[in-house]
Amino acid sequence: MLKREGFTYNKPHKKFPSDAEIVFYKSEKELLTETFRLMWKYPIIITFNGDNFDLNYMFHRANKLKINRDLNPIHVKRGFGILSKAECDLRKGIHIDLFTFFFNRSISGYAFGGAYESSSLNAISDALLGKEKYHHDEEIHEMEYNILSWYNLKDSLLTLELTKFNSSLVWNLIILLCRITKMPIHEMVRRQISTWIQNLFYFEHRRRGFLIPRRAEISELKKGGFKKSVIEGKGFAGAYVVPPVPGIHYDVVVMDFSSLYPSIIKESNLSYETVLCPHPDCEDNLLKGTPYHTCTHKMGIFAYVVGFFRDIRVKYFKPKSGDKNLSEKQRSYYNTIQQALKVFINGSYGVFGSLNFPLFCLPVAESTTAIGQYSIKQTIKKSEEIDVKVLYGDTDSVFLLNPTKTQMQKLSKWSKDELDLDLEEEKTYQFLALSERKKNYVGIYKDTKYVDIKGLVAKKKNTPEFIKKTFSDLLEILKNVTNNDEFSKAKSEIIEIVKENFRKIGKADTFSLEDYTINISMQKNLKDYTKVVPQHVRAAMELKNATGKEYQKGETISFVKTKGPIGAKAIELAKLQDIDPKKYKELLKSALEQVLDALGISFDEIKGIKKMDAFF
DNA sequence: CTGTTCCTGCTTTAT
DNA sequence: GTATAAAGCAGGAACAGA
Repeated sequence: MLKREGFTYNKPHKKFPSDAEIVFYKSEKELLTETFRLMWKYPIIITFNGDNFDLNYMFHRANKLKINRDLNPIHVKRGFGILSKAECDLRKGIHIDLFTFFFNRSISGYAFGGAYESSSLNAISDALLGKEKYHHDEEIHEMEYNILSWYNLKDSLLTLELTKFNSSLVWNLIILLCRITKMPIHEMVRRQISTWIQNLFYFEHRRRGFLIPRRAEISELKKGGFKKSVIEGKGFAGAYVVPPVPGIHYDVVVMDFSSLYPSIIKESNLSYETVLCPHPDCEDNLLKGTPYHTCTHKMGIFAYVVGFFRDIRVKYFKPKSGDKNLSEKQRSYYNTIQQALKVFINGSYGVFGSLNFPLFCLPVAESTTAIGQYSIKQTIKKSEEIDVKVLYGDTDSVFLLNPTKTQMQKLSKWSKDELDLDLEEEKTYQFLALSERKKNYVGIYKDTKYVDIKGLVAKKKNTPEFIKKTFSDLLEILKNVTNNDEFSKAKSEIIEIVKENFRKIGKADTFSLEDYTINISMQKNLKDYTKVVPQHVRAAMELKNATGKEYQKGETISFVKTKGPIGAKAIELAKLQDIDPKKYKELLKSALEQVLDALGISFDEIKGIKKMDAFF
């Protein structure tokens, strides 16, 4: 039994480490002073809380509690106040906010392959460590102190472990990215990929003794704009999507160009200074699919850096990462380097195509995608010449109907010779259902039987769970289909499932409130919806009026569709009887139509359609 | 007045 | 504050026919 300053403390939480000790301080001031003492002592402080919240808060409280300024290890650079996102760092030592690092889209997407869905400590720990935060049912302010201290300690342990796991992968990655970008840790972890690449390129200019051009100097000299984007308001035309051949297909091989855009940038010598260069003798060196030419005298700085990164990754670091002669630790380190390089290789096109990038050059961005379009279109042409049917393709891929090994080799060789691009076999579908819709299909891998769903409504996170369930039931049946006979058999089972689920909507003891829940994120704050107010925003507004809880930009609101003028109700307020069955039947119908379309089943074909119509 | 078509805004995905 | 292409829903304006 521990006793301190009026708190009775029965026993440490059962998971509390035996060598750890809980210390109670007399006051917040005493606690903060002790925390500051420790912060001065350690060279690196790692936290997990966005917007420097921890440092901001401590700085703010220290002022309030009149702690001697000399004792405060925190330096606030810009802004003041805990809600103002003031920028903080340490007067001595380095502060790393892991949240900002993991939240970075390039880190989550390229370095961790989208392993975690949200950037919360719980989601990331779960995905990368297989561990979760301490689960609690009670509110934090209601927790007993022994539980609360374990909760806090567990958070700290997870944060530390996130930097140490897998031979310190994250820590190594941070140091590598700093070395590549020539940025200090504090800056690097807080900036996005555009700043990383900008800094890297400025360094390369200085190293060569080049003047760094101003944005206007590039844009005035090289105007571009030869082809408009198909979407209004976009800066330039993007990729080509092959119109799909609707229907059921068996044994479909997908071949794709490995890192298409970086390869194009390197092979076509694309850079702001080489595209539309002033040399008269370069004017004949036209870029395929564009009205532009590129330089034959010098290698462009974009092409050089992107090409160099791509080459050392593919030819040196990737093979090293799998070299059995090296120790586990060495391989893992090479793998980290390889992943760090991937961040820059994959991010380069997006940055070069961004109007905000200081070295933005429209003809470079256009050429990258136009050469991509040219490449995929030529590949389709070539495939047809050697009698391989192309069923679909998107940006850098072609879906080939049952090609022979020889045909595939022929196509690969042709691509290398004619386009300077590596076209490789990626995967084979034993079964592929295409509809008329682009970016929408269901395929089943030949080897692993993995069901690959792309684009379908049933996969989207804003689709209610009961529709997803109906869908997965349907897919279970499709899994074993390898030919048309089996398909006809599957068809009647599918029709049964569809009918069954329609009957269940709105009936008692079938689906729960959670099954009907729709999750939609708010891309703006409530007050910024001025043109139209979508249903999820109306639900959020109603919730704010009723309970005071306000959803912020970027947060996801959960609601159900209801009868009445608002048409939606936040899950916090909703009851099962509030739902509008009619709307949900329409949702299920349109979601299923997408896949039934591809399977060649029309909705009328489903027996009892007359009966179902009665529900509408 | 009523039902349909078209357009715009918004969200989410594919690459 | 890395890109464009494309889908689909919701809601309202425009339109057609009574």
